[in-house]
Amino acid sequence: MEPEERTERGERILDAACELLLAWGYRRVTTDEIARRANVGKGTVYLHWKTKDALLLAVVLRAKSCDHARQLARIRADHRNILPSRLLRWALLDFMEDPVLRAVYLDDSDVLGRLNDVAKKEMADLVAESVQTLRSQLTTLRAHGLVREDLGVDQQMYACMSIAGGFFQAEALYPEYAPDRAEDRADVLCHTVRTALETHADPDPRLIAAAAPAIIALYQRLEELSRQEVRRQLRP
Amino acid sequence: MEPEERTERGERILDAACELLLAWGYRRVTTDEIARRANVGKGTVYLHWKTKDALLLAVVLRAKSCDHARQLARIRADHRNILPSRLLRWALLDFMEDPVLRAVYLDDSDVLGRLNDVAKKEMADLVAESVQTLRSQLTTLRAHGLVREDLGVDQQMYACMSIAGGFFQAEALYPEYAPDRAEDRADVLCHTVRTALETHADPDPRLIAAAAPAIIALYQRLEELSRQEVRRQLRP
DNA sequence: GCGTGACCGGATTCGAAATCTGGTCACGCA
DNA sequence: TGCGTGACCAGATTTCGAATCCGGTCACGC
Repeated sequence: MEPEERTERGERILDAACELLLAWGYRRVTTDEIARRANVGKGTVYLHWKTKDALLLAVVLRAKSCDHARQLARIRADHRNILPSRLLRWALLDFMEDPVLRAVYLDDSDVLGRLNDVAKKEMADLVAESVQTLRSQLTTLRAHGLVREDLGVDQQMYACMSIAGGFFQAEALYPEYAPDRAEDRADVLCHTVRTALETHADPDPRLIAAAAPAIIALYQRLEELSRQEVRRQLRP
Repeated sequence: MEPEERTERGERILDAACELLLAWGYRRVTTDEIARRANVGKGTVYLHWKTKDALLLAVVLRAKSCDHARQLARIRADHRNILPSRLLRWALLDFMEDPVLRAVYLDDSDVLGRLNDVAKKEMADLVAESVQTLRSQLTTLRAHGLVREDLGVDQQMYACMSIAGGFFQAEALYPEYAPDRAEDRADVLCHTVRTALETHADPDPRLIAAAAPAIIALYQRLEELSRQEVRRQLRP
């Protein structure tokens, strides 16, 4: 079979698995049903992934990888998106849009079941890398005068993670007090991060241009790493 | 029996229940054991509370009520604590200190079991009142020029709740990335809320003095309400 | 030689019996 | 006489073995 045909079949299986995972939740999903929906035999699923967990993990990692790709594309399209406030604004919008990302970030154990724990462990490296990326990003932006220096870098990272985490969770926790439109919620997050960390509401384009290449490189690396992580689930 | 002697016995039962709840979790706590630790017969417990749930709910409500009392005392002791950044700073410190509050805010179902759901329902009124209090507080502070008006009040409430929620959750979620000292974490929260909402880092004492009475009244009402809620669990 | 589904055994679920515990109340002690 | 108590009951929960299910394999066939 052609390699590209094989890849297409793999994607079809991933799509079926994703659909079922969201509709039924981890516990009720069976490899039989996934195979049936993808129009392949059960054994074929195991030609692509060694275990069911590897397959479902791939579903989650693919969602994360797609998100990273979108973020990178956005930075490339408009360099102002290197600012944490802008980037997290988009992250919240992506998160609200994609049910897989929602399930992962909200630890939705109805959907993910024990995949929660498995995924947390498997993604530990990727998360650590994301954190390092954020750290380098903040350091670079500080050096270019785009992020303030009234707090230490570590405190700013702690702030970023807590703030973002709060807005992400708020989606599930206080839906009644959140603004109706997703963009409005994202704008409040953007405002919060900007006032907490950044120097200007609309910074000098020359500063942005100077800082952009280094940060694009960071996110490019992260995007490659996450794509690699999806592939790593496949059989050799 | 003297009313005060009866009250003291009730407190002893509450103490025993609290101790057991934290040590064993809701599921393992029995009324027998609570009674034994409080040196009373099991029937006596039911002279104070109609059900086991009412008793354990009282444990949680007492913790909340104590917290409200502390907050009110702090505002009275230093009127600058009417600012959301200061108040939330203290809230985080209280939260980190008190295992009962931690369990409630983190939805720790190992400790609270199904009390989680019961408590959420019973405390709905109190929570709604807290939200209203925050709303009035922000409105008052805006009128006195202590809180900015670049966001709407509802957006500022959403921001406050999301930010606070994020820092509270971060305690449990990313302990490895949080600053070691509790005060440092609280300071980052304070910084975030201040820059997101407030006008001055160290506002004119006259503005504070002018806004304080109205806000003290708000928190006094909240404190009374929460004390009342604890009593409401008792048998008539 | 790639794809398949019947098949195997460990994991999960089910259900009935056994145990536990919230809540009551008749008793007894002050 | 009345407050405090613990034996008691019924319903909830746990237990544990039987029954079912499903992840993963592999011999077959296209």
